[in-house]
Amino acid sequence: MKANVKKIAEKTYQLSTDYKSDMKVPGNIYLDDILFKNLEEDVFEQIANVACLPGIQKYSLAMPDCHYGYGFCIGGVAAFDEKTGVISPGGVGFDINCGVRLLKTNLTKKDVDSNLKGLLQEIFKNVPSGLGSKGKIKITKNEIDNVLEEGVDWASSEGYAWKNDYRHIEEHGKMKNADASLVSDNAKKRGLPQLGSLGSGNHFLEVQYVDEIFDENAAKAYGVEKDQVVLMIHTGSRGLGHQICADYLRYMESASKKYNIKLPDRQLACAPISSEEGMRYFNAMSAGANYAWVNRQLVTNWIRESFEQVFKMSAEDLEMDIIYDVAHNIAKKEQHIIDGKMKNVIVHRKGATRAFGPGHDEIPSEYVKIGQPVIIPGDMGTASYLMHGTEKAMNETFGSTAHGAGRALSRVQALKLYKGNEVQEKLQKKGILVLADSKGVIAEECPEAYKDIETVANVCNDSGISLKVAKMRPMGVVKG
DNA sequence: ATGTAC
Repeated sequence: MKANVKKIAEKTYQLSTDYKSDMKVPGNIYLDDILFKNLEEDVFEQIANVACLPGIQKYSLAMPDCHYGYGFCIGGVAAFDEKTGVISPGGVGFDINCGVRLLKTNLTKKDVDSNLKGLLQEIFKNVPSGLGSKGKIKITKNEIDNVLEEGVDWASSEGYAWKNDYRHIEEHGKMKNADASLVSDNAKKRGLPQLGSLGSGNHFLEVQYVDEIFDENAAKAYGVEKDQVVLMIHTGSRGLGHQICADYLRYMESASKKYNIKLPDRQLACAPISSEEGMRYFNAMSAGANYAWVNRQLVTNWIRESFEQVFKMSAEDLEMDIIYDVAHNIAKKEQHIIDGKMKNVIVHRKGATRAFGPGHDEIPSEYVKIGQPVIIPGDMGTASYLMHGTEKAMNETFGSTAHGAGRALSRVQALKLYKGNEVQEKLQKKGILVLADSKGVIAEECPEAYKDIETVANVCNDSGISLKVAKMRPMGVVKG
C-alpha cells in the first residue's frame, strides 16, 4: 500500500491530508484493487495538488477511469466555495463540453443488420469527420455569437432540433451566462468552419444495440429495451473550445500571481470565482459549452436524415428522440449539501459525468424518480453503459461519476503495437463495421488501447456513485 | 482533445 493512502470503503481509496503539505482536504479515488495497483504515482500527486487549492470543499476526487492530465487528472472532480474558491481551466480541460449524446430508435438489431453497411456509409458521408474537419453549414461571423450565447435554442430556431430535444440535454443545451464577447476572434475563426463536425481522436459515432438490461424500471423510464438500436455521439467544441482554453490558461497565469494564489503546479493556474478574471473564464467557457451542444445537435440532425434516407421513413416515425446528452468536461455552478448546509459551489468535472440522484430538479420529469441518465462510452470493440445517478453520488462526489474506459496505452504506444487495417479486420470478424477518416486513428483507438469498460462500470456500480441500467454493444463505428 | 508550437 502506498504511503498515506488507505482503503476507506468498497472500491474507495483515500489520500490523507499528510500525503502532501498544504492539502486542505483529503483525496478520494474510486478504484478496485487492480486499478489501484496500476495507477501511476503522478495521478496521486495531481489529486493532492488540487486538494491544495483555495476554497476546495470536502474532497479532491478522482473517478475510476482517472489518468494523468494537464494540471487536474482526467477523471478529476473538485468543488470550490463560490466566495472563497477558485475556477481553473485545467479543471475543465481543452475540449470544453466534450460530451456524449444517446439517441433512441424503434428499430431492433435485426432491422438494422442487413442495412448496416449502407447506413454507416450514409452517416459517414453526412457527418464531416477527421482532423481539421469542416462542417457543411454556412454561418456568418455575426451568427457565431448567437450559437455561443443561445446554444441549442439557436439550433432549434434554425430547424436543426425537434421541439422537445432540449429537455433531454444537460442544462437544456444552453449555459445562460455564456458571453460571446469574451471569446477571442481567433477562437471564433477556428470554430466557424468546424461547427457540425465530429473531429478526430477518441471522438466517434456508433450504431449500437442494447445487449443487456440491468434495471428494467430505469430502462423503461429511459425508453430503452433489449435488442433496440441506439446511436451514441461523442464529440466536443473542436478548435473553438481548445482556443478558449489556451487563451484563458495564459490569462489565468497572471491572475494567479495577482491574487497571490500558491500553485503546487503551474498547470493549475486559476482565479477566484468571485474575481473579474474568474467570471470571465466561466462565461467564456460557457460559450464554448454551448458551441459543443450545438455541434452534437447538428450531428444528431444529420444522423436522423441518414436514417430517413436508408429506411425511407421519417425520423419521427423511427422515434429518434434524444435519451440524454451529458457534458464531461465542464465547470458548473451548483448547490450541494456540505456539513449539513446547502452551499453554492463551482464543480469542476474533467473527464467526469454529472450523476444527479433521484428527485433533483434539473432532471426531466420522466426521469426524475430514477435519477439522471449517465452515458459511459467504452472502446469500439467492447461495450458502452447507460447508468443512472444516485443519492450516494450527491453525498460523496458532488453528483459525479466516470466518463469512459480511460486509456491504457498512449496514442504513440498504440500506433507502434497495432495496424489500422488489422484492427479493422479483427473488428469486422466480430461483426463490428468501422469507417474512419484515417487508418491511423483506428490503431490509436483500438480496443487494447483502453482499460476494461466492465471494470470501470463495476467500480461505479459497486461504490454506488452510479448504477447500471443497460449495456450497449457496437455494430457500426464512425471515427474521425 | 488540437491548424500535435509562438
